[in-house]
Amino acid sequence: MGRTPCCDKNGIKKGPWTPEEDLKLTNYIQIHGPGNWRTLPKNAGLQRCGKSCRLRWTNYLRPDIRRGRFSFEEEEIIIQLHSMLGNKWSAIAARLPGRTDNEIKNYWNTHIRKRLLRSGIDPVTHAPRLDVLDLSSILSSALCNRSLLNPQLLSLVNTLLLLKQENPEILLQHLHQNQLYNSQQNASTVSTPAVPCTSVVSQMEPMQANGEGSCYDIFTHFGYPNPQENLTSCSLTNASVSQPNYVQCAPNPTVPLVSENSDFQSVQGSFGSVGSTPLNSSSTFINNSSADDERESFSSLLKFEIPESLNIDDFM
DNA sequence: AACTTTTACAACCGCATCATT
DNA sequence: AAATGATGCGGTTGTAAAAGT
Repeated sequence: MGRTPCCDKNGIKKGPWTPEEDLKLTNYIQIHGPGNWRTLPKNAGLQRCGKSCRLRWTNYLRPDIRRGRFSFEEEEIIIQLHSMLGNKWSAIAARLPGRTDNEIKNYWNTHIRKRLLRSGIDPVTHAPRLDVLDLSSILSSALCNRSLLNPQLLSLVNTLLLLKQENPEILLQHLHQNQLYNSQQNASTVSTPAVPCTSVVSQMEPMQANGEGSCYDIFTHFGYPNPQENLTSCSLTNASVSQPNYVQCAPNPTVPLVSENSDFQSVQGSFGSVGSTPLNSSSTFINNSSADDERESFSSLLKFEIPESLNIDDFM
């Protein structure tokens, strides 16, 4: 069926609102209340489309709107709700008093989404994007800098690298299954909300350095069906994890651990909390708002294990 | 200082859904 | 049941301000 335009385009002003227009709209709504958006512009003496008035009111002029920077708690809520609801901005906004869907959407697109991507997390599925990680570069960056990495992280990277070399089909299959699994989780969130991956990552924190917190945990947590079955070719042995071969170095604050654009930065964002104490107990690792870089600290990666099975020469 | 690029956010557009006739 | 109107929603765009060169 055909639709009539929401308003006559002729003589309708577009673009940013002036203070005078804001005043007219606010005054009118204070007297008559919101609603009847089609007739409101004419009655209020505005050369605007009703839709534009409604948007201006709901997104900007409404008195109960809370402006200003998003707090840690708000950001965490957004991430968790988004992992359950997807791009249902109005549903998310309904749980954040004083915030509009438009504001949350903008904040997601300009801040959170980018940070998740930078951290190697898929902002749609909230799962780690292992497919885009350059594992060799991670290892070589870490080794070149003689810094200390988390043992589980290095084991995981090593495992994935070897798996990638020895059996790339299986790795791809796992990644595909992971994507599928996460899509299904997201699709079924109405009745049984999926555990937000941010929380999942947090749950990984207490991983122990005895080999239990290795790639098995990560594959399990992120939906790989039976990792042991298909990881037999992986050379992550218990020995490589349970017999730590730490290279301990004091971090040198004057020398960056990795280069600014290194892929390693992504991994530290993804798994930075693995086996470590979170920087902020009330926040997940991606809950970094005000000082993004500040909170992307490397302080959680002060331990670094080089598995015996790893041939360092390959990365130098 | 001038120019270019990036970032942040307000606003627009088209479609979907619900309500009313 | 179909047509129409009103409103809501999510994706996208435009632009001012900030940052970088």
